[in-house]
Amino acid sequence: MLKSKDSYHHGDLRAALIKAGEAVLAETGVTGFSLRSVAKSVGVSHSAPAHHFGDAKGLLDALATEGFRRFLAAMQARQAAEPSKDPRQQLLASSQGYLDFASSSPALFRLMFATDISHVKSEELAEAAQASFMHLADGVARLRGVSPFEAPAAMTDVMAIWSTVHGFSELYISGRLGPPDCKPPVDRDAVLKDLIERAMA
Amino acid sequence: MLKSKDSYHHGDLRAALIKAGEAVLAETGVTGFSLRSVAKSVGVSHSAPAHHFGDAKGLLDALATEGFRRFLAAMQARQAAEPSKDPRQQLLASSQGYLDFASSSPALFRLMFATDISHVKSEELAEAAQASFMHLADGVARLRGVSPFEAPAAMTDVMAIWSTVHGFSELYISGRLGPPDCKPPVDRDAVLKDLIERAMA
DNA sequence: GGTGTTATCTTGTCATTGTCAAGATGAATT
DNA sequence: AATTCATCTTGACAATGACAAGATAACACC
Repeated sequence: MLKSKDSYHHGDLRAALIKAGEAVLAETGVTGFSLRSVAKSVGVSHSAPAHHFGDAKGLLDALATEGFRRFLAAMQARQAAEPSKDPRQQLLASSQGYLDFASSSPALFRLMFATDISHVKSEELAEAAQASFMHLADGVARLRGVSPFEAPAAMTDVMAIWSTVHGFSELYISGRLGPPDCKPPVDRDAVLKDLIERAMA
Repeated sequence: MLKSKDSYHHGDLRAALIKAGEAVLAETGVTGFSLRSVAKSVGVSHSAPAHHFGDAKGLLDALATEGFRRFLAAMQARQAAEPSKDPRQQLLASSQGYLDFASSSPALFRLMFATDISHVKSEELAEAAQASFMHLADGVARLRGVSPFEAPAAMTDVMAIWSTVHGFSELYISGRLGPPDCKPPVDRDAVLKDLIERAMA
């Protein structure tokens, strides 16, 4: 199925564009992102992406969707690596996976959370984002023994943990934690652990 | 000093461009933002902004700088309106001012925190951002009776409160708190109060 | 195997944009 | 009044997003 790059049909252009798009995004940020530069880096014509993604927003939506899937996977990976099955430890592991993803793919992370979710047109993107939220809600449900959708107090727990880990991740990848001459926390996981424990209290 | 709009010299073009730029930013977001559209909405030629701001990044930096000043003012205004001078209540008031600003100017708020602070070239912008951080650090210093720059535990408090209020603000303006069919918290200040109290614990 | 159909990709074009260069206007200074 | 300088305009160019039309190859069907 995969064709050589010099053939007329690429064979897996959609995946190649997403991969190249992520690289461009990481290098230049969303401001320097252009469909043509992505197309060029893959070696196809300037309007080849249109067939797969429609317009620029379509490719960015696809990138964000892929991002949310890897984001969820990062949280699950940290959970799986956590030996303790205690809900508190598992929730903490999820948070650390959250931060793992943000710090390893900051530009993608910013893209994923850059827009009002109610303005998102892509059904796939909305579902991928929703799945991430559900993962966190599940963690709180295990911690409190009740669904956040039925118990307002548990929903407050969700908002507390979600806000804390999200805010910390945003500020961490922006280098805003602490004065400018101060390096970011040496052990970010330890600081995050402290913060999440407060949020769970 | 102020000239009529039909004269050759605008008279206060810099301020007018910032005001119009903020309107364009609020309507279209940073993706739809263009120097020419801002210039057109003010009624000047397409390259008039260049003299005041250099390039597009220059105008966005100026907008972010202005944003940080109003951001700090919003926190101080809430503090002044808080009758109690208890450090806890004052810190809570600051946080609510933080959220006030984010929810009233979401596009500007996103712009202000969109980039890594270490990549910021504008000295004015860096200082304005730093002043906001110092305001929060001062609040924690009053709460703990010790400067966060001397006591690591107090710096952790700063990070906890900062992360919580920032994350809540980001998620709130993105409509991400709760499932899609669920309205944002009716009383956002009450929820934020709960969250900040956890962070201060 | 042959043929029509469809998906995929290319080329060409146009309006918009950011940036630069050169010039016009008017205010400030002397 | 003359000069200097800040401010704004006009014009140009390359890059970009978007669209239309065409070229190529995979595929379905007979």
